[in-house]
Amino acid sequence: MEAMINLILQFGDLNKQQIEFLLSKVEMLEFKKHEYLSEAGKIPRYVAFVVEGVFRFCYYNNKSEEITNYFVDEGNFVVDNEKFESQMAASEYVQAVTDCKVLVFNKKDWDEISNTIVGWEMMKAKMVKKCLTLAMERRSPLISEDATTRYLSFIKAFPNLINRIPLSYVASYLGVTQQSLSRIRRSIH
Amino acid sequence: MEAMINLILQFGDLNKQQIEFLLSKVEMLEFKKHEYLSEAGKIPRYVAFVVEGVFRFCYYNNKSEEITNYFVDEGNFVVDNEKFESQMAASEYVQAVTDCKVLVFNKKDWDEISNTIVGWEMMKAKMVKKCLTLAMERRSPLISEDATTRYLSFIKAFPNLINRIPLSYVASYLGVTQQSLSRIRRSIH
DNA sequence: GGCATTTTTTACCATTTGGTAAATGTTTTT
DNA sequence: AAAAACATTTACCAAATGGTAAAAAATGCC
Repeated sequence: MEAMINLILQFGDLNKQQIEFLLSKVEMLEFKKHEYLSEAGKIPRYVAFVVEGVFRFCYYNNKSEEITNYFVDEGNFVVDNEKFESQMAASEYVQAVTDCKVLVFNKKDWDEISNTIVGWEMMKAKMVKKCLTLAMERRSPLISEDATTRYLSFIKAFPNLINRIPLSYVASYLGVTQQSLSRIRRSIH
Repeated sequence: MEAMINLILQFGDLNKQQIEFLLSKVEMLEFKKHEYLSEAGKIPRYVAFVVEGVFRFCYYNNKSEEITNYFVDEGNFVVDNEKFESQMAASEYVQAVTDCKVLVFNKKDWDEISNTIVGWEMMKAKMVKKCLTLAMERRSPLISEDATTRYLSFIKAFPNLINRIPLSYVASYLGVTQQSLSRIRRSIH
């Protein structure tokens, strides 16, 4: 819980009362590997903070290939923000890649927090901006570089992920087949 | 000017006084093709609204290849937002691809607007979120699809751009060489 | 521990893309 | 209009990546 509060406090100040209020709304949930935090076609139920484990965003393209869009690991919020806020059907899955422990807020409580804590909307906006900017910075180089460079920059961006997640997820994240990625890894070592 | 106000009003309400105040801070500038709205290594001076023309974000990668990151055309704001807000040196260029007319706000006036119009910060945050989300949606498919699909989706995303900008810019945006893109176009027609 | 399942590696060849260079086409300048 | 500069296409071959399949390795399950 402390890790979550520390993260939040980077985006604005909260007094003890406000922190207590936040924590009173939080619920601890567990997701087994392969379970979905939210699903394409369904309305996302939670904003989640990852205490333990790794999630990924993924979807199926028009060739029915499964594409991994992004990874979220410990110490970060994971949510399909746009669809959670608007309570519309998501277009992506958010899936546990490993067994996970998360702290969640449901929509009702999340809205109540907005209506209770002055400045919370602004803090949320800053957090979302930061996340999107980071995601963008990570994704942009994936377009212009060759596969080897993409793999190396993945390792830099997610240093403690490479041994915890299937290679096929990394491959689709990087935009190559897993056979190619396997070949690339051999040529590096 | 009306187009700009209409865009802004999608993200919150402003009364006539507030709109007048906004417009009192705006300045009309022109950029010739190839001129920079802001440059890598320099602090961005303006938030700009494109009245006429096309801009691109670009940078040089570690192989000194020029990479185009994004295009912005009429009716949209163009700004290196993160670096403009923080007044830090930008890492990308924002260059006029055609002759352009823009409405600009400088940093001093932009801050004054924040301090004057209640709710402006929130409106700004929403605008930024929308832009980043859109950019993300456009960029994500560029990773997992093949070059032909990427080119076709570019045409969909920027239908009236393809005849106004050099092919080489599109090529680097899509992550292929211009020779490959030229070949792809031939195979389509 | 051993079997079944999943994941990763390897091999093979087809296809796509990259790199170099030259030819053609277009725009800008004088 | 001609020359110069720039942009696009084409050609050729090399290199990288994709697709199919099978083997090897790792993991999960009873």
